[in-house]
Amino acid sequence: MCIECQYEAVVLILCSWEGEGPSHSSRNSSINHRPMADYQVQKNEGKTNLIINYLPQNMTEKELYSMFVTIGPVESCRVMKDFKTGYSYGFGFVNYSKAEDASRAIGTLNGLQVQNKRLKVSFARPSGEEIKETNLYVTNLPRNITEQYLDLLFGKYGQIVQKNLLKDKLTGMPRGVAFVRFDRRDEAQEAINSLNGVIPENGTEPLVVKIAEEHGKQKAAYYAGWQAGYNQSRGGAGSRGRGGVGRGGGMVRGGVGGYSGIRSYSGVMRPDKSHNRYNPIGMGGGYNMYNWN
DNA sequence: CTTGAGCGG
Repeated sequence: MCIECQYEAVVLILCSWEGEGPSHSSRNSSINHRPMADYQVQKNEGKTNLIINYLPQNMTEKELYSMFVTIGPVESCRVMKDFKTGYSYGFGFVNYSKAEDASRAIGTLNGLQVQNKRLKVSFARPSGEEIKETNLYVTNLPRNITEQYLDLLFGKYGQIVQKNLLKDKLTGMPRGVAFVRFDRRDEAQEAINSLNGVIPENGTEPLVVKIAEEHGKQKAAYYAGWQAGYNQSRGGAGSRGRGGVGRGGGMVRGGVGGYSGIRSYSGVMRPDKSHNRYNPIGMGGGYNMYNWN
């Protein structure tokens, strides 16, 4: 709560905003309570900050930086990863010093093939509720579903940003399951309202349309190769069940094979190569203007 | 059986 302007929401906006300008406490009291988007437009924010999607799993912040700094000076650079395991979520942010470089980066780096991925480079938006929960999980789609039909079905409720028809891994046949990502939350919600429970023209079952769960972040630990579920509540000898690491080739570099000397720790551990012991993984720092080597 | 990844600090 702000003693000066008495507006909690505004305090959050103004004080969490990283950048130049007068500090909040030094503002005069004639401060305007504008919505954030407006505020950022005035400060030319949002024109320098990019979100990079579809990063290869192994790409580090340093690599991301060296790729994007070829366009121009980079203010900051970050790969989003699991806090404990350091496992990359496959997307990140690059904030340029100059807006012109940001747009040039989109022009030259968007779609670039890097290893097994094609980067998607676009302007990041100020984080907020409007862009959360935009990803839909759809089941009971007709078996003969096509991407075009998905567009027909969902496109009228908003801008589809990404879609993915799941197919059976063995037969390649459509599973009747899809992910549809909208640009904004209200669009996704409208699609749910209008389509959930509805039987499409060429289908027989009512569609199930809901917000996709975000459990990919829990999966990160699994795929990273640590045995995440030791269940060592009390009474000792808590290793039970299958660790289930890396079924189907999930083991990624850095994976720990069968460590069993479990003592008393909570959280995920990683090997510390220099000391040959296990340490909890710290927070990822990210690269900023004054810190890269 | 909810995809290897679309909004943090």
